Amino acid sequence: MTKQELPKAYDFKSTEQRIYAMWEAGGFFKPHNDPNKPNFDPNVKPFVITIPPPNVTGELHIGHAMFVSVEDLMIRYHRMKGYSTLWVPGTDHAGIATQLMVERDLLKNEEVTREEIGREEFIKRTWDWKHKYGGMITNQIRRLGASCDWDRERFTLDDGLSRAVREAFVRLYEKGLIYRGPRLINWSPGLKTAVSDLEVEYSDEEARLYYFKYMIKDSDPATGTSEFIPVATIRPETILGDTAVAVHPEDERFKKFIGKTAIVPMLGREIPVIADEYVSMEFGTGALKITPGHDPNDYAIAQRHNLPIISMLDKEAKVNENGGKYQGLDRFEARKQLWAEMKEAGLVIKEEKYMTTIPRSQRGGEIIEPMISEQWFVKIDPLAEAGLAAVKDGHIKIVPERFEKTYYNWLENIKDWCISRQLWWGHRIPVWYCPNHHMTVAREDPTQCATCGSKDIRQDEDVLDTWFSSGLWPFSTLGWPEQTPDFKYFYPTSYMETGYDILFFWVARMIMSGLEYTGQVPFHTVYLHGLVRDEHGHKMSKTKGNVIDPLIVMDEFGTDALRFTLLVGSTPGNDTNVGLKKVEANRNFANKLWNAGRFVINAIDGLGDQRLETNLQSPISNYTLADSWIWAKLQNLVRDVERQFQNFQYGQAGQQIYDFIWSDFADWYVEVAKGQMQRLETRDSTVATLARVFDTCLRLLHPFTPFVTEEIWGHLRTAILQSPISSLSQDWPNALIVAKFPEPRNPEGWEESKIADFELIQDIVRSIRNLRSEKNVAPSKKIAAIISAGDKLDLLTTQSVVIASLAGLDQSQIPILQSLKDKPKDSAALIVGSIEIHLPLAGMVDLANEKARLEKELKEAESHIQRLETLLGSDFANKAPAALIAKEREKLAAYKDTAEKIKSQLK
RNA sequence: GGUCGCAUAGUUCAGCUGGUUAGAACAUUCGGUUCACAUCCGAAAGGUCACAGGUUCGAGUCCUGUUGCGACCA
Repeated sequence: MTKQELPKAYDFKSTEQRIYAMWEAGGFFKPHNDPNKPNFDPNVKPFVITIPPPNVTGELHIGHAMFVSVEDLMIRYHRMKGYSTLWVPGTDHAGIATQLMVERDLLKNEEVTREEIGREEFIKRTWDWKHKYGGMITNQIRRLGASCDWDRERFTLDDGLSRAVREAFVRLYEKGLIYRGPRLINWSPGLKTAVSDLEVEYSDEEARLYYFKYMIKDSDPATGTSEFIPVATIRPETILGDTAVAVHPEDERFKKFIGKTAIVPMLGREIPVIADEYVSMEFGTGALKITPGHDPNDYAIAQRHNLPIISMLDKEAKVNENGGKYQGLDRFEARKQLWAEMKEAGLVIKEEKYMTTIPRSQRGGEIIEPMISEQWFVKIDPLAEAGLAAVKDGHIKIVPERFEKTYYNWLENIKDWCISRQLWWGHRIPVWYCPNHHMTVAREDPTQCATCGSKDIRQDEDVLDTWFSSGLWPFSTLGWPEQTPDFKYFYPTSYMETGYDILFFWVARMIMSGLEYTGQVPFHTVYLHGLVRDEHGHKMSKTKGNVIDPLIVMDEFGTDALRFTLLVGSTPGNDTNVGLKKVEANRNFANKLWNAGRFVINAIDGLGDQRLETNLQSPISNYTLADSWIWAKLQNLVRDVERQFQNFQYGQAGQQIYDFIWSDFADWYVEVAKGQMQRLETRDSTVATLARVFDTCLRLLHPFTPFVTEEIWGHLRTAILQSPISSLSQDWPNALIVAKFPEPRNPEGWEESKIADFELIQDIVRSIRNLRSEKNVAPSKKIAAIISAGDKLDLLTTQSVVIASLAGLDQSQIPILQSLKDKPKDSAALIVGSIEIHLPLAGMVDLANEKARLEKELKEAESHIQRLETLLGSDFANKAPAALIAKEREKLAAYKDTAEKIKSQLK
């Protein structure tokens, strides 16, 4: 048999692609229990996640890497647990973003606008674009190791999902939950479309506050003096759309004007002075100009007072025909000119700097203009109520819990959802109009008006908000509205995993949609991860130049390193800082794992071909102390990891696995194993233990770092199969991705004392190493030791080989005695608990130094004695749990013992 | 203005339902050509857990307040 030597370092570059292809070709990404297959068993529990669909023309960024890492972890864990696991991938058409991208490209390369080539041609071009670049993001997601079922990949604009959108729209319309009408909406003049409340961001900025005079008509005809109300505004151009001046009813300064008529500057239009309690007497001048056509608060006041509403801007935010001589001017140009002319007319009081909140477009950042516009809306209250109840009743759990409050708060104050967009790329609104002003709302494209039969019908020009279709994602991707086998088996899905930044945009809308259309929650758990920031906690941005490109990181350190960094560095719902240093450290971890694997595999290969006498089925019987220790620690780890996974504490779980592999397994057990393998009587069981423990580690770690674990596991499995211990791997599948995740088992009772015993050995070794280091004893130099073991005589005697090899002692020169009559001359003394170790370091022992060192240790021990005596003398002894008290008593006794030993050394 | 979060070693972060002497990684210092690994090994130094109260036998952890930072909503 020729054993292949593995390379000294893990080479992720030659591994990742090959492994991914193996998984995909092996069909491991598909649910093992498929409702479309003949041997389907409906009783097998499914575990399902639908991917938060990235923008089809987008490029992978660190946020994608985060969600893919977390979801793939969840998916791989459940797959290994035996669930019929499905992760549905797909992409989103991202209306505005994609349209802008294609428009920009057309302008750059062909110097044409979309208006010039027309709607039909433009949509064709956009599809071309999608076909050309749409695979990029999904290929990048593959690189991250995502184990999703690519045969079930969906796109929000494909036929099935478009049918779902139609169905949803028509149902809502038929229930009266969709309406069309002129309302005050957020208008993006640059994009020339309405946007929803969520797509507007507010930023605090320095603006100017303009004070001017609202002249009162015929204020004092007798004297001819003119009276005025001083008013302040941020946007003077909106004066052109004013339909009232409002003052507080109790305001002594302005009471007399209520009911009179004011004159709109420059236009001369007459408007009433009204009283409304909304006006704050303290703020500004205490009087308010009312522009219902361009301000939401003013709009509300106008509704109360039946004021007319004047729109004074067009779709490009230029002044329209209602602006008199200012018609045609851009909004900011109009502001300047109007103000200059008002100044000339003596209407200006003053201007001052002023901090205020400016509404800006989430995309592009231009100032959003509130405008009256005819749009489609979803009447959201009944949907919101159901969405609230689902979480309040516990049908949906949000992790971390605190976001439930945020969710409630948003849904309790929600306003109707403006779903129409003046775009071309998206789901066109399924409504047709005829010349007789009838509306036909239909699932299938109609040929005539449903009311009058007119053949002269035209479809609504607008498309739906992209989020309207992504809200259907958890069920539209599974075939809804058809009752497909997938939909029946996999819906409702299990987890929804995404960033907290789209809790409202997406999660809340999915919940509302799911409940409305399917009558069920779309998922039972929402897990929210935080945002990825740079290593100092700053938001990544191209302008700051602190963007971490996951593709470059993967090139440099490997996918596993990136994934592990994102997973272990984050806690649910909290932002996480990522720097390259961390990724590098985790690249090193992958390499550590690789080399631990090489060691284990070499050990297995070293067994040769002979048959084994050892009974592999009951490992405990002939265990050494180290074997027992690592096995007990491993079982603790498995239990901890299981608990952490149940609590969504993935980072913690990963950290514990990391610590176990590096600090327990590699640093200690492997070192002890080297010695054990040299003795025939322990050789076989040691190798078997190495193999068993390492196998469990790989399984535990696989959801975090799938590539390196799969690769080593494959080598491990091959090695075992060709070895005398091949029975170990008899029930292993042929790939780790579908191997069983380690099941926690209950302790058998022996574990604690074995762990304590080995930890004592560790303490002894560490303190000897420590002293050697302090005294500059060359690590290669074997030294002697005289050990007084007290009641640990048996333990230390059996472990003397371990102690000697790990601490660099000369095994032929370490007498271990129950007690020592005389203190050895010219030696340094170490006290570990009740054990004394004397290292005869002739010539290196400075008596004064030794005394100081021991005194320091004594002081420490005494401080503990003091602390524990105080503790045990307090109410603690009456009220704390008995086990805890006993533990502290033991500790006190141990410290007392140590102190005594040190004291006798000092004599 | 409302809601929520964060504050722990030089840096970045863990610390789950309160229970050892508060941990890790990186950085720092010292020493290492140990036959899996220098992408490594051994050792060291480094913290009044933001501040002030409270609950408790016991608080980094729970409560109240203060300060600072951040996010979301208005």
